[in-house]
Amino acid sequence: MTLKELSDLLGLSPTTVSRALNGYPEVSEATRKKVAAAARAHGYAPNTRARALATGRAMAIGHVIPISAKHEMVNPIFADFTAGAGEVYSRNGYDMLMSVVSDDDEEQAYRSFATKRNVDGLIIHAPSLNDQRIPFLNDLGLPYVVHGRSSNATAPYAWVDVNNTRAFQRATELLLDLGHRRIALLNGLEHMDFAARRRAGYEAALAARGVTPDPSLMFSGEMTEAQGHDLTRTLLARPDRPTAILVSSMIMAIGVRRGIEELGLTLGRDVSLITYDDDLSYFRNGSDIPVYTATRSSVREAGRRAAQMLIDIINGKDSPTELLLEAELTLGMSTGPARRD
Amino acid sequence: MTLKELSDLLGLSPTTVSRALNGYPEVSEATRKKVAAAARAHGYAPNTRARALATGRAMAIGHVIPISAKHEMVNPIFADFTAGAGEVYSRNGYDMLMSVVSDDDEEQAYRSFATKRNVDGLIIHAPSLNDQRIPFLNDLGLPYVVHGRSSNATAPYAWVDVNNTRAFQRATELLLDLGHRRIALLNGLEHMDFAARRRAGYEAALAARGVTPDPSLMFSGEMTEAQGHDLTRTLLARPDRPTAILVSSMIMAIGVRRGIEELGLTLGRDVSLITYDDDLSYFRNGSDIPVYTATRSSVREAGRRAAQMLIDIINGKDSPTELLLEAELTLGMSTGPARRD
DNA sequence: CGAACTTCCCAAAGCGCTTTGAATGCCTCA
DNA sequence: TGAGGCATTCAAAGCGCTTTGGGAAGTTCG
Repeated sequence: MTLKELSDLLGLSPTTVSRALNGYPEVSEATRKKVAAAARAHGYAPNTRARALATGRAMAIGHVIPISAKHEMVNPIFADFTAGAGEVYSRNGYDMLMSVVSDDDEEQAYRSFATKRNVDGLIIHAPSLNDQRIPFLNDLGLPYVVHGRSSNATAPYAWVDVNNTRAFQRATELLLDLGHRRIALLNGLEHMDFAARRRAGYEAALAARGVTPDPSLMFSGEMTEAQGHDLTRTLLARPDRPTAILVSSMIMAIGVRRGIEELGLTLGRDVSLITYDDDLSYFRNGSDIPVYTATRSSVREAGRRAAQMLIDIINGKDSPTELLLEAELTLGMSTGPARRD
Repeated sequence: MTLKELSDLLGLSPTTVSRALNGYPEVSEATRKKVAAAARAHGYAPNTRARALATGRAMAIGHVIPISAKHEMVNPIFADFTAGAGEVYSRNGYDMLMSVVSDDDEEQAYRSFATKRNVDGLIIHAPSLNDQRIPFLNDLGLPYVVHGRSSNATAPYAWVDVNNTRAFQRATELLLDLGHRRIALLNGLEHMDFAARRRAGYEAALAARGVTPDPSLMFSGEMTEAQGHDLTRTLLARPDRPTAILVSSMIMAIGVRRGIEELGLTLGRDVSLITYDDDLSYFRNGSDIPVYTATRSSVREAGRRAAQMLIDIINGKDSPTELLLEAELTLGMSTGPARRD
């Protein structure tokens, strides 16, 4: 069913039918009602491609999903972020266009979005400290919102981020309050902006209490369960082993727990653990009492906010283009006072 | 840069330029070279929307991501499936259009894909035993491939699935071989086709050995970590507690492990566990020796195969439209002989 | 040498929609 | 009564591409 067919059926011109459906005022109420009824009856919906061509707007947002070429790893938080963003998109009539790309050809993917003109805007994931995509996209002239920040960026850009520094600072402070002094940090890859900020928060908290950060207690890498496990085993085998561990992801924390328990130790008593928790829908941190003490911020909510911000930008609204969300620190069963050895 | 601009630049007609770029034979090699060079130099790429309108093909595949309305849960395997499918799409010039939808309005989402004509085909996730989407889509006339099967479907349809029955049958047999008789099953929601098949495999294996399936040992629900933990605690509190547990997802298995260890028991010694493992990129089952004994099948590979099948269907190739993948049973550290109590 | 092909290129139509500019009919008011 | 205004509607152009149907050269061959 095309517009032409529908208008023939109604004995009206395509112009009038189009206007009736799109809510233009130059159409009588009676006609509008008739048109709307006929459209519903025949299940008419405008062909997106034709409309996009005519209006110059694709009504779609692009997401580029980079896959770590080395580890073939998909970012696990991506599904929940997507779900949040997707809610907002469908509420606003936008589609979501996804492009899966090995992280080497990421720039190519953006360029292709721009030249093929099949999206009205982009969401950028996982920015690094000095992310080249930002100047690149500023040149490209396609609106975008970054999920996260890029500390060394010089030009302004729109972003939604969590206060990673503060989250890790508070978590470290809590551990210090509990008497811990040897606190390990299992962080994400440090060229990632969020990881750098988390370490900064951790170091700031230590420094504020006069504890010198010990580089041999800090690690950064892919945030997998296996990695968490292996590092924990290594750490706990040391004579001067840490009494507490700060972890950058729930999935890694699960590996840490496994490592601890393999040694017959008890989480929260022998070793304390605080993890960052993205509040993933398939990995909720316990029901009543959280399993893990955690700094939590919903990545799904971040998805919603980023999507809304991008749509606002596309529509020329001048709402704020920077949004810093605070993570909450929830007390669970994985922390306790430092034990005297 | 439009085709018109490029052709003016070259002193050629849009027709010729279009043909040169699309590999039609009615164009001299010399011209083709010139055109290709100019296109590259000016970063020209055809406007997707215009091309789609002209050719009647959207060059995009739709995925509908249903979100469990009750639990606000995103299927965790979805990200990896997507990654696999996405690889194949980009290799073939297709985009992936994603629609996030609460599971009540899912049908509406398909209908809208069909009438708006912005995709050439669909991938259907998580079919139930008697999935209404199949007859619905057969009427709609949009090609689709189901990830999974729907046992009660009457009409034929294209699918890629894992042999869930056989996987769980083999896993159960292994546990029986190890001397286990009281084997619990923590399954997914049983209106889901995969869950029903897994239970069938489990029951068949028991029956073959003369063990009567005990309904009080079978559970079905959302496959979360918390659920795995809670059910395990309940199970192990029973006087006639099971000596082995069969679990439908890695994430649930992690909760099971937590439950076991909280009770001071040891996984693989006091209680055996076999889990289904979708080989998620962010949750690899150990590095050398797998942590869990598992029936494993890569959901990412399933994504690749489903995508390829769909593209073949769209292009009218008559390649097979049913694909049953076998899961491998890998021995890990979570199984051992049943202990005499 | 001229007919019959080839080879290479182009003009124009058309995909299904939106939007501009104009036309029609009716009403109001001096 | 006729100019001007308003409410409705429509014809046609245009979005950027592909594709059909020629057409003008250049080749081949009897």
